[in-house]
Amino acid sequence: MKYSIGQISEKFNLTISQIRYYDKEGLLPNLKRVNGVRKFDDNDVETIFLIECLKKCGLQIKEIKQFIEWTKQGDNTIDLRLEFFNKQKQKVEKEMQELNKVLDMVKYKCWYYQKAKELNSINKLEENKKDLTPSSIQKLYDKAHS
Amino acid sequence: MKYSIGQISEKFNLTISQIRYYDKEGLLPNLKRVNGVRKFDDNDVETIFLIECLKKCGLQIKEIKQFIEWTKQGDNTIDLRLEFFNKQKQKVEKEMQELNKVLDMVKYKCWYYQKAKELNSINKLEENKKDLTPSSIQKLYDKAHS
DNA sequence: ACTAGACCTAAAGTAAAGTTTATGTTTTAT
DNA sequence: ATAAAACATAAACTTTACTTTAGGTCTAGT
Repeated sequence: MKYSIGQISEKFNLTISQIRYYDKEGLLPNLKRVNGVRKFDDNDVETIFLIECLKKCGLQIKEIKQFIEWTKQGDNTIDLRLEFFNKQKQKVEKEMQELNKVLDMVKYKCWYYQKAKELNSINKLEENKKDLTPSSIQKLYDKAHS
Repeated sequence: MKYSIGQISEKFNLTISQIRYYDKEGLLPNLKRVNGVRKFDDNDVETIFLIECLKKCGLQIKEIKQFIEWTKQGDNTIDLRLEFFNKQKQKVEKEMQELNKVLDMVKYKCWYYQKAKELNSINKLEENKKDLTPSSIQKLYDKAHS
């Protein structure tokens, strides 16, 4: 199955110029063309999926390009690629821990402003904060700051 | 307790120029100065903690500034601020789901290159992929693509 | 009193990741 | 055959979040 750049754009929710930019940066090394027009096959689709994945890992385009270069170089870069993904795994796991703390803080703030809304006053909340804060909510705050 | 910009820089692992930039952008509205030199109190520290938190939520500086403006305007923005944090909560929860998928993909790739390393060949792995892939690993791949 | 180190500002510069623009070609539907 | 829609390129432009630079001022220790 072959796709046009417009179809890929819809499939992945990327702009057409983004896809052209990735191509220009060398992230789609096997992309074929017919009369100058890009034709994406399932392999290219999988590559774009991987690019999206690595972007969500927080990698820069040039770092993704480095990985793509390794795939082009064949079996003698297998070790590098394994190491690369082991590192990403660690990074993402750490990132998720971090996001969990952020979420605790956000949940605390949701409680805080909900309570402020009920009291119709930040001051009243602040004055009686100790009494008004359930320990389950205090825990969120403490975890976020740990 | 009062802190210098250098101490804050260390505490939060931010560069001094980053902190000055946040101040310039209006993110630290209550920051005091003595002879032009910034002095951070516990309130400012908590604000910086919040800024860091909101940056990790994926917010831009100007969006964070908007929130800070609301805090300056007092009780009549409580509703806006509650809505703001409820939205952040949704966003972060969605982001964590997304990251979970990313992690599944990364774990799959770790397995993939570990196996390729054992076989010393991407081709051999690809040829016998169906037989070589345990269902637990296949699940990771499928979940990542779902 | 002096000096090193920490602090200050304003303005210019930078990197990343695209977007926009201007112009031209290809494809598709009638 | 033609016209609209989709595609192409190169080059300039944009945004965000800083960093760097240049030239001063403040503070702390001797």
